[in-house]
Amino acid sequence: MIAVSEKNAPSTKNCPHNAAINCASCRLSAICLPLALAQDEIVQLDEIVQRGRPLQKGQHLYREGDTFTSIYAVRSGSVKAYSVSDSGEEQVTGFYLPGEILGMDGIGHNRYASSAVAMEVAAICEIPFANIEDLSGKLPNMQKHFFKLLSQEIVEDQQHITLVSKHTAEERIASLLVSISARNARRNLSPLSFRLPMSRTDIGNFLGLTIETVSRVFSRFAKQGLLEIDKKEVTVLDIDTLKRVASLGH
Amino acid sequence: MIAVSEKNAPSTKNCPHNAAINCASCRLSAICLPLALAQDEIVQLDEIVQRGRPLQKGQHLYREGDTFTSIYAVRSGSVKAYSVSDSGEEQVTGFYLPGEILGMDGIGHNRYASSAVAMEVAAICEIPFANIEDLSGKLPNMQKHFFKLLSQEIVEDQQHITLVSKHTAEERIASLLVSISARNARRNLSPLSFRLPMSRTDIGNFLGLTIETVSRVFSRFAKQGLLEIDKKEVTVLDIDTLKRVASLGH
DNA sequence: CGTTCCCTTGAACAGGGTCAATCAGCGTGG
DNA sequence: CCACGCTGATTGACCCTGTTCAAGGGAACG
Repeated sequence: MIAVSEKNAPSTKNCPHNAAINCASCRLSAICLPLALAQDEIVQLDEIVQRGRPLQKGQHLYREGDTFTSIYAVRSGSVKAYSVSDSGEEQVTGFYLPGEILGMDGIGHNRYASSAVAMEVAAICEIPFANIEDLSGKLPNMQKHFFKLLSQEIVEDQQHITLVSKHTAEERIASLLVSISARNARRNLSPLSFRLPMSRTDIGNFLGLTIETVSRVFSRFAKQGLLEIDKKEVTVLDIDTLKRVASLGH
Repeated sequence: MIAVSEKNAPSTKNCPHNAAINCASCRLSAICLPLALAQDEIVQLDEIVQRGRPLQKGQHLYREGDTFTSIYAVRSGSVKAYSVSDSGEEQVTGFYLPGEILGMDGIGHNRYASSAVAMEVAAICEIPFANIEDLSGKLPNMQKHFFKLLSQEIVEDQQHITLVSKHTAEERIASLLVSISARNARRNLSPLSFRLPMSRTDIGNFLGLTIETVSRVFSRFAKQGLLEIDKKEVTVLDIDTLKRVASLGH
């Protein structure tokens, strides 16, 4: 039932010494799905998680319209989700970093509402949704956690609506940078020096801006001494001002 | 346990002849919560629904930051949800018509992420979330339905992001009109002649436009013969063109 | 009957889009 | 090895959509 693609684990799935081969020992457990579960519950979650699905850059995890089967957790690398409207225009709906869950937009209509593609080499955990439903019926913690996850995504999407409908280009970009910085911090990475996994085009699409505007704002921020940016490599020099700009009234 | 505020129902809550006092006989049941439930399951849902909470225009159902306790279904009238950011700006996050569910943004952090206020006299069903979690643990249909509800709201929010970040003023307003028209049709009301329950200010805020632009676009649509509009009363004259404008590539 | 709220309309302005040119990296193939 | 084309990013000049500012109308309500 478990599709583990590891060679160096002749023992079994629950050996806590084999890092990253089960949830309990995964260094992301504190920010990923196991977050709300008790030890013995994590073991049950572990039973249904399918690991070892390394995607190359540009490979799709699923495509809009595919039958919904599973949700996914990013273990390493990064993933972009996007949907294409009837009229052919693309909308980037989210960037997913390690420890983050995607695919939940497929629950509603049994088909994914977006496509998910690796922005760089990425390891992914797959969790079949039927098993999650099953487990949620048995473990109240699991059910509660999933309700929360879904609800939080709603709140985040609504904040994003505010961002793109009421804020200036500078505020939107500052906001994205602050978000990525904070998410890096959660994973104990540097919040001030990191690599943007996505292209300018993706950033612009996500924020409702053109690529030119994105480029101009980055240049302006650099000129103002808020950050240094070389292609995708970012060094934040003045996080406070950046945060202030990100949450500017209007 | 049930807070029914009816006087003409001396019998009991499950009498199917007493319209609108239980879910099974409510004329909205086909589009509201009972939608996915079997007859005997609706009875169980009915047990936890609290009815008779008529709100006057301007009265709040809950406020941003309040402890999350319940989700709500609109029985009649209409409700607007909005949130206020740190910086004090308001964002209308949704309009809710009869048969629609609101309050689910509170699940994630045990506090409502938005405020909900009646845009006109409105009857509301309250469903304590603890009971829903309970029922969801027992009825797989209920759990599934709730996962779906939450997921669908995510998808709708993401479509709204596309709307406000990539579409013109005319497209946004056409889109809102088509949406309201369709939701009216679902309730067997006229899709071509209806009253907008919300103000121009609310429409503009919801769509990321100023009140002036909203007004101008309405005038333009009227001049083009797409609709007639007198204050809040709308008569759609050319729904096809309106739909075409609403889903215009960009 | 005056005040207020909501809406409409006009005129001027500006933020970001569009179009275009340039450049840097990078893999390919001659 | 270098020429070539391709993709992604940067920068400039101009323009357009929607905002801002301002004025005025009309319905509701005390």
